[in-house]
Amino acid sequence: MHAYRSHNCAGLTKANVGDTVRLSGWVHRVRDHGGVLFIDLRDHFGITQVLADGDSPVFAELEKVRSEWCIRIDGTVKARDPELVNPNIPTGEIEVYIRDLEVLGAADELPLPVFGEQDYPEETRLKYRYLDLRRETLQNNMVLRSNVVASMRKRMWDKGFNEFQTPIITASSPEGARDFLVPSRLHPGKFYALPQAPQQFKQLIMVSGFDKYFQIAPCFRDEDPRADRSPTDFYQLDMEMSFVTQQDVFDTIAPVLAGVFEEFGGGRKVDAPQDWPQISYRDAALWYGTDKPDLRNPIKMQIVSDHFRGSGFAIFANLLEQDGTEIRAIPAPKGGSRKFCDRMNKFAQGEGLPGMGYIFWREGADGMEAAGPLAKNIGPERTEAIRQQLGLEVGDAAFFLGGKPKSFESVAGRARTVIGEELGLTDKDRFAFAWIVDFPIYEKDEESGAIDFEHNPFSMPQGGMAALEGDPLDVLGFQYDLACNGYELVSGAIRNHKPEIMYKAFEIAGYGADEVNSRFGGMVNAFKYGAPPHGGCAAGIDRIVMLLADEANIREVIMFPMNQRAEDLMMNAPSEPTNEQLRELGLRVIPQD
RNA sequence: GCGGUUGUAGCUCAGUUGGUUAGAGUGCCGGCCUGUCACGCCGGAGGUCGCGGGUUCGAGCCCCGUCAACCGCGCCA
Repeated sequence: MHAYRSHNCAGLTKANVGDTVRLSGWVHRVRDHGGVLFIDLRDHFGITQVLADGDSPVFAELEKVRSEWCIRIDGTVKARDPELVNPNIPTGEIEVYIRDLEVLGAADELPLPVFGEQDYPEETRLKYRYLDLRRETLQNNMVLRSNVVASMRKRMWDKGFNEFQTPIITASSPEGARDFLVPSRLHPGKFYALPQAPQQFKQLIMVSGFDKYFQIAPCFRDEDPRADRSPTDFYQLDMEMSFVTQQDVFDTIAPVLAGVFEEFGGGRKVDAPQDWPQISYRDAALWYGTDKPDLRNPIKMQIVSDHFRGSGFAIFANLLEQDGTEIRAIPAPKGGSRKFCDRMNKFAQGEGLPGMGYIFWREGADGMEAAGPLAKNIGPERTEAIRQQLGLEVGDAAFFLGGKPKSFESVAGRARTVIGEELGLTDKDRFAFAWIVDFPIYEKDEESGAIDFEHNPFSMPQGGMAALEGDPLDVLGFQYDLACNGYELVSGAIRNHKPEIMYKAFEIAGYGADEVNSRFGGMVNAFKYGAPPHGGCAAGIDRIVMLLADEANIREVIMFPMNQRAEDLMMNAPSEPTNEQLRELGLRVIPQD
């Protein structure tokens, strides 16, 4: 007999009745009836009821075991009487009569019960992550994650991609997010950095002639956390291909992702890749107020400036006198009640706007009637024109925001989300994808007026060198995101592989050739030796698993996550280094006051 | 850095307008119980009401400050 088990806790059936078996696992639950004692014994695979009465040689010892002790038992498999079968567990037709017991690991009083999956404070859950992970939800989430990664790998291999590893300790690159720095002992005063992504390496792999690369890549960014963002490290399905257009990248990665969502989506509807719309960054901002729209929500915003220009609603009419302003409407089908409209107006105020004007249409004495303060101010004709433009009917509403789009766009986007949710317009049982394309290469800093990269400096400008001769703010990149249910799932680009265009692109953003050489010298040099056109993307694995597991927080799909302050409460990270470590590295800590 | 929400027993929570000794469930400890599967029954221990200050005859409750957690904003090639 094996030292610990002959079967796992899901392995016994009626066919084993009469067998002498050995099981190991955790005490999930004890039910002590005095003369007879039941234990639900749990392992990774399942639960088996084991029991003993006064005739068992180990009955007295068994009465001492408590929840989450790790034990080994020997016993005899018995069939349960028909009325005692537990249909809720796969092993419910049998039970094991205990004849021997070994305590493999006793447990102190639990800070967090495994049984019952009661909600617990996250601080406790993170500190005792190994207990939290024993619970069914996290066990399932982590197994799902493992299966998702395996499926991604297989799908990429099947498409002819090679999986390569790239350095974890590398050079800091100044663009983008904050780097994690790693001090060098051999070179005092110098630092490595953890890669924010294998971006330059994967491009170099293409220059090296490997044609198709992918990696389940850890990425490190020193960012502040969000519910859908891990504050230190996260994983991407990173891929790159040579001799491809933007559409080729889409055609390659879309079936992989759609396949994964079909495979693990639990029957939820997955939009077919050929139906994933390609929406320009500009249109996404206008229609949805975000570059990661949730297309399960059918609401599409529209520009309605003309209806307010010179109207009796002075706030908007005056606003429109200023350059660069417009009025946008959020149609809200079935939102036509004052109560709902007031609630949304309060929402906008809570988000930092002065408010959100609204009109709603109801059945009046003489047919349809438009209500709300805005309608009175602009008069019936303008109100009716708005209704016709938005295609609204009795019982519907529309909300209005005005100003410079940048100032209200994101709030409008959040309002659209809330309206869709509250009115039940958002289909919860679906994964809705959209490619967001044509990102601008540059943006203007509102305060300094300086031109800087909007997204990433490695993308090929649409129109190549010629495009860079005109207004930088008009230059679009072969740069794209994939949005799903309101999350950015994938980001990528066709890269700028021509050194002369790269130098020019950086020059526009204020970086001279010397600076480009020192910051990206490795890659730019490589491009001088016959670089192939190439492009790719990276998909956020944590976010994908989060969506598949139907979790709202990314920590629910990460084995050992950091808390909201980027601390690991279980391992006690970050922690203070010893003086010896600092001395060796030539570092001194400046005391914080 | 900023904003919102929350903070009462190990844990999940209740606690009326400011009024006697702050409660329930669960877990823990002890006792009883031979068919439970959220077992049941009896008893017990367990509290700096996050912390500090203020108002008041009296504060878990009101006010000010502060700390922590989460969510969001800024940030996120």
